Amino acid sequence: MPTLPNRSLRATRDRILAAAERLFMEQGYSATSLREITAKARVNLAAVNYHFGSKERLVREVFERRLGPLNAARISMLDRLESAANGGPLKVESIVEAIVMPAVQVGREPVAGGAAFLRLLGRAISEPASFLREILPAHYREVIGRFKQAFARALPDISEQELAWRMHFMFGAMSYTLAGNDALQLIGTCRLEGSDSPEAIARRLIPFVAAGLQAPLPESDSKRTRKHVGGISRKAA
Amino acid sequence: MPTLPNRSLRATRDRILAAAERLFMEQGYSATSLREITAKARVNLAAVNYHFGSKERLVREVFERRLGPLNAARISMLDRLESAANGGPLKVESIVEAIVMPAVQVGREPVAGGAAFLRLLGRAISEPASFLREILPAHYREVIGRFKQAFARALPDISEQELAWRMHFMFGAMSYTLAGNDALQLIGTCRLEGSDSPEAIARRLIPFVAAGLQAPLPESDSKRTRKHVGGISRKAA
DNA sequence: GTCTATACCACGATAGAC
DNA sequence: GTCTATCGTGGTATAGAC
Repeated sequence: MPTLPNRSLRATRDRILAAAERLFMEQGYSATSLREITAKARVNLAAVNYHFGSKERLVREVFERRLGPLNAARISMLDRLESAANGGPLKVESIVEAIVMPAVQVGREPVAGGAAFLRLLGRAISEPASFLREILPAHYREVIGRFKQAFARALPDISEQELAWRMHFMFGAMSYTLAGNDALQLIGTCRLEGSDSPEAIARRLIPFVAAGLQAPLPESDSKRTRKHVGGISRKAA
Repeated sequence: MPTLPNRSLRATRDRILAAAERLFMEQGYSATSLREITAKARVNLAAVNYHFGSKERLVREVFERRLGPLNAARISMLDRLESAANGGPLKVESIVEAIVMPAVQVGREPVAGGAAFLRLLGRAISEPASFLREILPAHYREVIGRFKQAFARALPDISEQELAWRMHFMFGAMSYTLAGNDALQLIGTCRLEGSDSPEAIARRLIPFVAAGLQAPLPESDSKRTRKHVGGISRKAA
């Protein structure tokens, strides 16, 4: 840190971050202009380039500022579960909780970024901007590794590849839920949005995902045909 | 339709559609310029405005051209299942199949739009562009209604609101899978992309979703009895 | 070191010539 | 039907004020 700025100082940088977070959330990355951001933040256009260098590095910082604490909370929650279990496998549902609940917490704390960041995060995952697809995996790597390990112990009959896919589906359901609510009211008959608190949604999401992770295996998972499908046999095409 | 064009005629319109579909898929809507589209289609910049009126109406047509047939196939597959069941409830897994498999088929036929449209569709659902959030529900309304009814009969113990949320999660897992593969290789340890055919992925996805839909209900589906947060403490068995 | 004014080129869109 | 000229706006770069 160099010399302190004299007056309205740090405010500029943070105001830009806050305005960008909100506008990216509302409109997406490409559709949001720096002019909008700087107008909302009430700073000069060139301030973005001075403080961040480019629009790309700005959005980068928007994510890094929030994702670190969120994923740290997830890992520490998993740590507590594992030490409480004394080396034994965890309940699948508990592991899922350790992924979902910290996000719910972030959504509740306005000072921590609030719902804006969650929706931004949910949307970012399907945004085609290349640097996002580069930046997010870097931040998620550790979390994924830890949780994959936990799931593997909790679900010993599932091959590594099948588990990878199921975690993929899990992230899909989660991201869509975070991003969504207003994204599509496809299911229209009930008003989904607003009618449920984030906690209530999480309480619906967690059993869904946990059941999916524990689903009976498809017919043949590689070679080891554990053919004990209790459920539905597929139709011959 | 006015007078027939004399020469390379219809080609222009279709070439624009094809180029736009591909570029929107690769880069998203806002990030794709009309100049890129017209360059790839080898037509003049103004041709887009002549044939479609605006960028917005172009993307609109890109969707409408594909979504109609896809959703029609889903409904006709559901029709067949229901008439085969003679009024009885269907297996949850069969209903899910009727949603997933037509999409897999579209992905296989290059002439029907191929994988490009599927990925575009998966991404579009989380795109914040307002007209997309207006156009997609219109196309999905009928499908959603029919399938919601089928699920409701197959899952009589689940409240309407809970079902709506579970279908929401289902679409999340599906969209993410369609959009994804390359979107995030979060689960990195295994190469997900390419290692599995669309059919193989569908065979993993369907049991996951079906199990989620049939998951045991959360503690109380309506009233809530509980304490919360600060930590982990639900169900410290 | 922090911020502003301003200039630059590419983009989306359109009107009007051909 | 097609193309060119043009307008307003986007991201970015820089020069210089405090």
